Amino acid sequence: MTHHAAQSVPTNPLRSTPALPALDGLPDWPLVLTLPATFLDPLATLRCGQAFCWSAVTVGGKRVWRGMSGPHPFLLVEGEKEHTVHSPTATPAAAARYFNHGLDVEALLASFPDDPWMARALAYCGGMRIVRQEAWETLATFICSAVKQVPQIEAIHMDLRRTFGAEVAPGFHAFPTPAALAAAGEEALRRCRLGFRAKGLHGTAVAVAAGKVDLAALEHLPTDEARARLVTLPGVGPKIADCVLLFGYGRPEAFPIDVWVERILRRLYFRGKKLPSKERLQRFAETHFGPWRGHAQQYLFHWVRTARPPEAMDPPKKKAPKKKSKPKKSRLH
DNA sequence: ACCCAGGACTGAT
DNA sequence: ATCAGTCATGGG
Repeated sequence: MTHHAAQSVPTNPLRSTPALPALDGLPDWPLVLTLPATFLDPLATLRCGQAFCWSAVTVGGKRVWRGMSGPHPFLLVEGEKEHTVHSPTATPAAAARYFNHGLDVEALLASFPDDPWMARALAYCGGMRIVRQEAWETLATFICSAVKQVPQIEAIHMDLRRTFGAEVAPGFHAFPTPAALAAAGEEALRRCRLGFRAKGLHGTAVAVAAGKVDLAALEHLPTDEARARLVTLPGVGPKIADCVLLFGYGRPEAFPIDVWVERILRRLYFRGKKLPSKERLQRFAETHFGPWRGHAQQYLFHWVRTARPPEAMDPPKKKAPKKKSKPKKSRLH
């Protein structure tokens, strides 16, 4: 499986396609990056539950994605052979960094185990790439992700942008700074459907704004030490810390275990056996999936969550032995 | 009405 | 070290 899996971008009808509102014209922004279609599958990459600021529109029959990386607005125009990325402010280097351009895909695939589930996942979404997001935005967004579905995380994320973020271009709101969310107050955050997550988001915004955790400094720390710092923040546990390390700090060895990944491990890799503790699962992931296990995790996650292969799904829940199942047989003997 | 969702936290064994 | 309860909200 070490080849050809990611060379062709699969089109799978089972994947949900985002709504495509029509758009009259595009901003005339400079071209900053060209990506081969064999390298990047925009739908898989931007809808796989790693980034939440991207939306698709159609312009002249073309699918165009709009989103941001840090302070930079972006448009990604899909093409048959290549996609083009445009931005009014971003440098080519910034765009390339975000889209992980230059990633050695051959080496990535060669590092993966030759197991049937990885093959299935790569056949399904081999063109998915893990993008490099800004650390604070990633941290804040994944605090909001706890026990929420991907579309709801997107809604919350965009709500935070529109409500508290600066509009840097028409219709493009930057993600609010730690100071902005700290100043907003927990109650104002709670009004964006955050529920119990508002406390953690606000507490973390206050802590980061006060410099109690220096997010920029984590860039230079070993992954384990950076994780130890992240989990000191309110609302941040092991899973969210691993998401931040993987998506916001470019650590491919971070392996987030959420309910889907746990289900994948239980159903596909430990079938019939007792599922080890999270700690031991991390060690299994290290030995089985290798140094790029975070990427492997994301292929498996996106494949199973969107395609829902029956082998990976839990059997339909057994009806609770409700004693009241039937009117019973009519009494009288 | 019930179950689930890219969990974290608390207080019991 | 594990384990249930709890925390809000929206969708199926």
